[in-house]
Amino acid sequence: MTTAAKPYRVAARELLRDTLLDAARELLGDRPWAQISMAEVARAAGVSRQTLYKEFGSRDEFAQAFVIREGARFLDAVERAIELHLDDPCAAVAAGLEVFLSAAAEDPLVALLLDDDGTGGMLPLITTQSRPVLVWASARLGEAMRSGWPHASDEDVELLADTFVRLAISYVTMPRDSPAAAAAAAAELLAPYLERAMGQSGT
Amino acid sequence: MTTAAKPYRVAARELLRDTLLDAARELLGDRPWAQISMAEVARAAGVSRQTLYKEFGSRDEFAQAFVIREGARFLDAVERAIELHLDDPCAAVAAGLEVFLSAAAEDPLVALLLDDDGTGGMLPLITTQSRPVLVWASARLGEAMRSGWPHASDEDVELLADTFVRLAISYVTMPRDSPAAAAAAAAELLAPYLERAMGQSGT
DNA sequence: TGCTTGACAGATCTGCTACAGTTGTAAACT
DNA sequence: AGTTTACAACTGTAGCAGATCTGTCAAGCA
Repeated sequence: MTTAAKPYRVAARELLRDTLLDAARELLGDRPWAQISMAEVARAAGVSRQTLYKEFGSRDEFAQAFVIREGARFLDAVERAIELHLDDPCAAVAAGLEVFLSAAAEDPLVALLLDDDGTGGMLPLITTQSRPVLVWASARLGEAMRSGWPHASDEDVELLADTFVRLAISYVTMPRDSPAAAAAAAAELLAPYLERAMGQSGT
Repeated sequence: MTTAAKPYRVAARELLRDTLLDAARELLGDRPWAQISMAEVARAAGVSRQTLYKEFGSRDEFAQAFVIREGARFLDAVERAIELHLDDPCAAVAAGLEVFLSAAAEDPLVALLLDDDGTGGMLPLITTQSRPVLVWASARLGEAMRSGWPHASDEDVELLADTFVRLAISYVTMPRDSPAAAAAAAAELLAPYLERAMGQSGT
């Protein structure tokens, strides 16, 4: 019991968070974020407003968590794409970026997010105030790369992940010709670096 | 006379544009862009409002031109830095990016621009609606690189310039530790590509 | 001809008021 | 634990009058 007590509380916590964030996503289907109150989110999740505030400190933190959670869906796909090309880092980066850009281009939530200019929207969270998202995504991606290519240096991985995320955000907010073209271009640019850093330099 | 007539008109046009854009910059010293009217800009430049509208089609186009003109100041410095390292493309990129980021970090106008969240500000012009700025800066930078490193392929130059600009914007809107660190990191990442593309591969 | 001036409709912004709603926190309740 | 209820402070809304601004005219002046 005591050993199972903690996992349960963790699971319950995650369930709560997921339920709330899912409710927010549903509400975002027909209203911009600025016009959705915390009370609505709580009600849609079948939870009291205070439980929401207890879990996420404030409205802004909730928005932050939401963006990161949605980003996690994309990042999952990216990591999967990378794991399919562990033998070829260059192809891995190209595939990962293309998966990400394609998914983002099709996602209606991303579209909503991007023309959500005014204050109170979520757009600043991926432009001017995107540090949390950047460090989170970069860390998560770096982790995946590190485990996939163990003999790459930490500095190389960190730099690569950071740049990958920055370019991904850049391509989403100001698209190039097509997701595939953008991914191919970025991959071509990174290829020489990847060969040097990730290649069989472990000798 | 006939030969000098055209250059004069061009010069007069540029003088007019410069005067207007300079007036706008001065006004931006103590007020955000959203609170500056076209009439004020014209008056500050000693020109009628209609002349302003004749030269720049609309308020938005004027803002666009302003951002590009200010960006040109930075880009001049970047090109100068690059020209000092024509023998070493990697050092050139590092120096160029560092010059840009340092100048941007110190410039009060950039600071104003970055916390200018609301609609009507100029911030979208370098985030979600930055295509014009991006293509302009990328083209100008590509031109400089092409003349500095003639035996680099057009594709390489274009890709490099595009990525340079995207990363520069990214570092400005979400800074890394320091301008120097960001420039060094990006340069390190691009180094292998540069060596392959810009190096003495003309053989 | 090139620039300025004056005028214009339509839209937008201001200031103001009052009122409803929301945020964030703290209590008491189950 | 999680839910309710309550609360002060802040923020958004609605209405409305008036000013201001945008974008585009035609007329006037060098």
